[in-house]
Amino acid sequence: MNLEDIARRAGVSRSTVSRVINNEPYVNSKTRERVLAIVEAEGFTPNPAARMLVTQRAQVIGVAIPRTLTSVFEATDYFPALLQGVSDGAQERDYATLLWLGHSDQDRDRFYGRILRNRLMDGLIIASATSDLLLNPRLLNTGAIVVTVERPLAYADRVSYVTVDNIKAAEDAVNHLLNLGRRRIGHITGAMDNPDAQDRLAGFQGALQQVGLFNPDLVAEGMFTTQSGYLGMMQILKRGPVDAVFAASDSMAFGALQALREAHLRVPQDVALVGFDDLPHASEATPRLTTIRQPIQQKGYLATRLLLDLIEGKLEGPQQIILPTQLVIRESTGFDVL
Amino acid sequence: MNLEDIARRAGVSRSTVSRVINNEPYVNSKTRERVLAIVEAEGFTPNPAARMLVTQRAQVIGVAIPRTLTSVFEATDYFPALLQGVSDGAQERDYATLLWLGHSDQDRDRFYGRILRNRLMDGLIIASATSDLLLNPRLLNTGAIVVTVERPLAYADRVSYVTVDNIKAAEDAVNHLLNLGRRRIGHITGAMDNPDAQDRLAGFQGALQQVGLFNPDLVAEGMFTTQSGYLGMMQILKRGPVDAVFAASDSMAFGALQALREAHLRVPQDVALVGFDDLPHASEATPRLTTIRQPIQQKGYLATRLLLDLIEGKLEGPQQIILPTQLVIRESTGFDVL
DNA sequence: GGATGATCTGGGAGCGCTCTCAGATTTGCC
DNA sequence: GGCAAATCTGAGAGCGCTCCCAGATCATCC
Repeated sequence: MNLEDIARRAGVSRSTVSRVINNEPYVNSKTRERVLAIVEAEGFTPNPAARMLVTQRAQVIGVAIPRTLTSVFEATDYFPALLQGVSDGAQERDYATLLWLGHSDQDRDRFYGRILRNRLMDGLIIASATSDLLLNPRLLNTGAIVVTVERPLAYADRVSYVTVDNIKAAEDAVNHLLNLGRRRIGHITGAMDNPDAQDRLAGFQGALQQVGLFNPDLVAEGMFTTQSGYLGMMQILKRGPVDAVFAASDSMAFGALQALREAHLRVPQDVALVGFDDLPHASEATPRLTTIRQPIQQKGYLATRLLLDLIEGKLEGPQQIILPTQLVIRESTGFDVL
Repeated sequence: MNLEDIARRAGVSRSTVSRVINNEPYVNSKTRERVLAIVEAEGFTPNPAARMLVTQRAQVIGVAIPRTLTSVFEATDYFPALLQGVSDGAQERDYATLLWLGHSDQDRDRFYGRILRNRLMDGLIIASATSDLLLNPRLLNTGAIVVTVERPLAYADRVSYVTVDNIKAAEDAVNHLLNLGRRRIGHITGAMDNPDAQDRLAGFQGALQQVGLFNPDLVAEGMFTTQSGYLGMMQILKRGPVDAVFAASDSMAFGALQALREAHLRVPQDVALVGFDDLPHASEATPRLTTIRQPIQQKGYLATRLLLDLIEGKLEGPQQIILPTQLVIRESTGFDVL
């Protein structure tokens, strides 16, 4: 079943059917209806490969999530929410979503080669600007349209991205703890090659330095995983007493919670704890976790819309979107807003 | 840059380049090397749309995850692990993975029409055989190649699938609890239109009936989410005392844990608790959760390999793969194997 | 009524590949 | 050496669509 078949049944030409399918003007309304009826009846949809071949458009976007540092999905609930947003955004505009979860360089090369160069995808969402594994000159020079969901470490002037104000968010967390009277505040960072992690540390450090309370001994490097949160907390406890900790992700806060429990420190009485993300688990933990809520799913959704606007020429050049975050105060810092 | 360009540079014909690219025999080894060198140098990869158009093959598989009952990714860590397996399996055989996370019927129709009929995908993994939203005669009659990762509710004789022996797994859980001396054992089911949930209930019921201890009052219907686990546990507690509970997923076990805590019941002293899945969180909870480990990622991986074998004609007709599960005993049933 | 423009329709070319077929060259063997 | 088979190569057709151009039809206005 192809255009020609429909045309024959409708007593018109291939071209006319094509015009109807693509909703172009200059088709007699009677003819249009007749063709549409047959298209409907036959359940006809144009062959995407043929269309792709001539238009050089695939109606497909890619989402790339590198898996170098951590096993993406075991580590955190962050990526699933993001994927949901991307999928919604793409579906809304009738694009399909191609998923790439790569680890090896070989995977990456295949991805570049087979998929990007040949326009199997019209554009790409990169879900972790961590390192230059994906976001590098080689990619950018292909002219590929790319949107990242973090502030890129490099090429920030050439790349479009959607992110949150991590610096301000971290400041909010610290100021909340300061307002509670906490003075020895620790921080478990995310993976430090990640821009989000860097910005959260910068915000943390800045806010404490402003009041002369920054102590580098109370900062431990994590990598966003629960496990690393546990280890980071242990490390901080070894270095000196703390009365509060800001973890750069909820997953790490859960790990920290475990470590504090094992050290027989009460949360929030002895140590107040703030996370980041507001994952579903955060409000279910014991104690329920104070955290910075960031609109993860919306980030994916808006990044996708931005990407499609760039693809379709509705927007130009690098665009940056900064979304707001929100401090959600729960039991782990001593207040229960419910 | 296309076949013809490469051919010109190599002083051969389009056909010969095509043969080299596709690794076909009957090409002089000298010629092959020369062509290969130029392909390499130019970074040439054949246009997938053109190839797709003539071969009717896309080198793309789809993963469909319906989102009717629950918001897939917020509810459970199950799907991410599955996706990882699927992605690995596809990548290994040089296939791309198209992701479909649909909610509405309209989404579904678009999916059927645009994507399936026109072979934008060569085959499909259905990640929740729940209801007939996706797996229905309309789909099967298109001749689409489908593999599900649950035992299908209907058409089980026509569909290939990869699953675990949920009945036996549930029996294992119950027998473990019985061996610990527990006698009043409750169950929080998964979403009851899901075959996994049905089989787990069947196994639970069967094992208890065998020893004359089955009590329907102690069964509450959940839907795999943490929230529903919490509510299910509340409901069971209202109906009568229990000394053990088997939850059909870890997520629900976490919810149940919360409810038990609020009821001032100790786990495992007052109530022993068994989950299902062995998610990463299970071993991090307090107390660490006894659970049935099922190889989720491997399920996705094997389903994908099976799908590709079916697509490529290496295997025939409906194939079923049943993977083993494993009872992992931890603190929540009173033993700590570590 | 005829020139002008807007509206509508069909045919041809071509996107970049694979596949079939036929022809050219080499090899094997009596 | 000669004949058959195996090996190698190129040209042509065609996958199903879009896009361009040319021609046909219709309405508009002096």
